[in-house]
Amino acid sequence: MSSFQHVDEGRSPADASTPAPAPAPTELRGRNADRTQAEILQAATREFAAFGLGGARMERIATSAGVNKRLVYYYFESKELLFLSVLEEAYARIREAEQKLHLGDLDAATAVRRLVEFTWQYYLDNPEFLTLLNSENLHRARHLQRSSRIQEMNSPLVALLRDVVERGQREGLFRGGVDPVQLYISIASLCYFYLSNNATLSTIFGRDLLAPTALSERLSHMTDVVMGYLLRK
Amino acid sequence: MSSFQHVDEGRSPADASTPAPAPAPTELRGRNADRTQAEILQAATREFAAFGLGGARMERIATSAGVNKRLVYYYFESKELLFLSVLEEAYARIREAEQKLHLGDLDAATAVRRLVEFTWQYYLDNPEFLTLLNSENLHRARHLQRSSRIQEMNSPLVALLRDVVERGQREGLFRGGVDPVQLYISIASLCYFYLSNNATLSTIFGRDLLAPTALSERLSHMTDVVMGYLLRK
Amino acid sequence: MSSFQHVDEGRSPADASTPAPAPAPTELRGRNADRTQAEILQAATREFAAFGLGGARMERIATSAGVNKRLVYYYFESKELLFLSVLEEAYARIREAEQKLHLGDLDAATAVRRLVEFTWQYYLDNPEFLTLLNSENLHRARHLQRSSRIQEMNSPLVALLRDVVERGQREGLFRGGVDPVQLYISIASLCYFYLSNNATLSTIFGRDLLAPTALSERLSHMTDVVMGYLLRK
Amino acid sequence: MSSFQHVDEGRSPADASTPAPAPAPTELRGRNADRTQAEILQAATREFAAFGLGGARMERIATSAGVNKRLVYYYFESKELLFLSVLEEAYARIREAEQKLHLGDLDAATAVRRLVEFTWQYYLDNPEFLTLLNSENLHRARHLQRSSRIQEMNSPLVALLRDVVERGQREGLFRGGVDPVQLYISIASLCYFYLSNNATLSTIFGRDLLAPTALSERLSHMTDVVMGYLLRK
DNA sequence: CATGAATGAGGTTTCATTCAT
DNA sequence: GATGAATGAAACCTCATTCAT
Repeated sequence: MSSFQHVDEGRSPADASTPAPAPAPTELRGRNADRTQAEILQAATREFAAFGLGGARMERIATSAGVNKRLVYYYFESKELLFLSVLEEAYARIREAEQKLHLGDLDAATAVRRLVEFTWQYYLDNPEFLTLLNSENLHRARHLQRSSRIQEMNSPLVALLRDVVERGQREGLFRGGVDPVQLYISIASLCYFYLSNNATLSTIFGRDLLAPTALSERLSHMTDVVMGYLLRK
Repeated sequence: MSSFQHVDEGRSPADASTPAPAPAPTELRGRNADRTQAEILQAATREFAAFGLGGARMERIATSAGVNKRLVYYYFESKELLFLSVLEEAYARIREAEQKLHLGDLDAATAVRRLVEFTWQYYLDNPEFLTLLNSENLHRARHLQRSSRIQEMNSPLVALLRDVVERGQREGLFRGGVDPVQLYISIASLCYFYLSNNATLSTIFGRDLLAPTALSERLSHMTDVVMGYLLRK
Repeated sequence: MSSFQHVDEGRSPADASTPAPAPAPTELRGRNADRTQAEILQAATREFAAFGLGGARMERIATSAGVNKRLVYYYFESKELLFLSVLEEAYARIREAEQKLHLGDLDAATAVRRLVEFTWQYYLDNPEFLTLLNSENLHRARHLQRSSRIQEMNSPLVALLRDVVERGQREGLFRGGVDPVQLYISIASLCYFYLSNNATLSTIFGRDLLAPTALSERLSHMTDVVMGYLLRK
Repeated sequence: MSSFQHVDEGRSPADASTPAPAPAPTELRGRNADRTQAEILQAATREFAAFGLGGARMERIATSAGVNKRLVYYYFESKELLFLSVLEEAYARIREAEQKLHLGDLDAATAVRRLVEFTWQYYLDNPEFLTLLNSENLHRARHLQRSSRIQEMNSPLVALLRDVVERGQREGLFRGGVDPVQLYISIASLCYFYLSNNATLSTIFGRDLLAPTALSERLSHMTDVVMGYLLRK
């Protein structure tokens, strides 16, 4: 799941050729509800990330999870609800990882640099997150809007960032008038767009943007951009 | 047939719907081929933007263009080639609009500010551009890679931006070590992500990011970010 | 297991929902088998009546009976055998109710009038009976034909009616040549069709056939028809 | 289609064994819209009559009509709309046949007798009509209620019958207070129920109600019932 | 007695595309 | 240049039923 590989959104007779990832066998699963659900979710994440909501195939998800197709419906009711579960899981994971940064324990400037690095590395390591979000945005967040957990999952992040910004400002380090939400969106923007749109960008600029040196140059550039904005002149 | 004969060549985008003066009919029953193709392309752009490549329906495209489904195939051969034509058109339009900015005639700082404003406004006015790119990226730029026109369409932009950056540096205004491609990608990032991911962002932050004041705040924030990075301290 | 052990045996229909006195538990964990079976049958009757045999869902029956789906199979083996049990129950109930009319104790004309009224009211009060019969007829009585109890359940009715008719004839009141089976079928016809086909009839005639006045007019009309036929001129 | 044969309403894995009627080949149909639609309708009528709405299989309908399954959707959009078309056709046919009786040209008593005979014979010859109606009633006339044609198709019948009744009354032949709609429903009842419920009736009474003598006895009985009611004593 | 987990078969519907005119 | 008729493949989803406890 670590490579930027996707195919289709919607049905197209010709695209069934991608070999499905081998079913995770681990230990001959059976009659273990939690385990089975987790495996379905994993498989679904891979599938939705690779093909989008419309392009994903319930059949492939089931096979890849090593279960009967019917069982996917037994636990998740429909493709759309499965997709929502996948989205919620994906958000839960990144927010959880962010929590572990303990940004509140770092000084303001370091905290922001750390967040930029983390965001960049997280997107690099979990490219499925970007694709899932793109799919959900194509559908105007229709699924997330039905989620009760999603807002509460994200509010701690904003609170944390607000704290960091205020500390930086009290120390006379950061400029005034910084909206933490805008700041977060900008950090995400710089990382997200580069990776999510890497395929078209590499093509139109004729330059491999995923080459190792390109990646480290990007991180350094983004840090410069963010800190250049935040730090007082 | 893989590349589309632009019906609006030399005419302003706004009058695409004005009935073109009838060309001398080649045959007695001759309808208007160019006109029909343009209408199909318009309809296809709307459809692909709204539903993605896989989600788009040839049927709807035909209906929306007011032609028979068979005719779409007659002119564009397949859904995928139609999609490529749509993409090429979309790139052609934005690059053409950028050319008209005449950034080369402005002083460096103004040129960059102008580019940020333009990019922001263009994305706002042409949201289909974002969705089309997202779709193409889901497909790993599979279609654009087959296009012969796409790189040459984008190189003038990079050249132009390189010129602007160098002028700013020579004047001692801009910092050193600025890669024009990185800069362009960052500007695009800031505008693109906010709008393309607006649906999920608005949902998780519980805040309407498309409200008029939100939009103008975003533009001002982005300009601060870009100029904060570029301008020497 | 193909025939159902009647839980209400010897008890009045109205107290079927009253908790039966707990029978001596055969095992420590023993629940109440009869009670559970009765609840399944009730739920199944509702379900089959509402959706027909094919449209009925074992899942819904189980849920509605408050038991596990597997238990339905434990007691009734299959959907078809469950349906047969439901049918047998339904016939048993109406024939039992007819017995209670004691038509043999009434004079012939009154007995017939009473039977018309009863049939009408019974169909009105137990619409599920009509739907169940329709379903079974769609299946050409495939299930009932396997029932051993069904004919014996219905023969007393014919005998009774034959007796009534003969009494009426001996008294010089009724016309000659009356086949009691034909008579019974006609009485049932007049009541059944009006109610069973009420939905289409109301629609094609644009008239609410279930309105209270419509109902009482129908009863009076049917009585006129039946007595008009029977009574000597 | 002239025998009372039906199987299922709803899905049941085991019932696909009935051999589908051979596709009507006539003259190697192809590219004839009207003809194709008519053949689909015919096949659908057979299928819905034999298996009910839920039990009918689109696959079988297509095969039986000698067309591709997709084409059925091309012309009729969905199973439910196809079912509605079938119903409308069925009503159109019986009402048309009734028109041809020219009851207005007969004297009142003869007209009623003729109507009883006709109804009886029509139901005998077109048993699918009864099954279709039963299915539609199971669905509470959900489909017919969306039909714009259905009421107007049926009103001439009522008008005609009203005329007949009034003529009979003016001649002093018929009793007073006869509602033509009630009368029509009663005539239909007597014929319909006997045939529609023949399977269960034959089973519970242990008597073949479709035997030729049984049929003619029934007609004679029904005529007696209807005329016994109408004619003044 | 009672249950949650799991399944194979098959149903309706959708879609890109081609045929015949 | 333009079109309505027709199709094969496959997708989502449903259902009665069985397995294992």
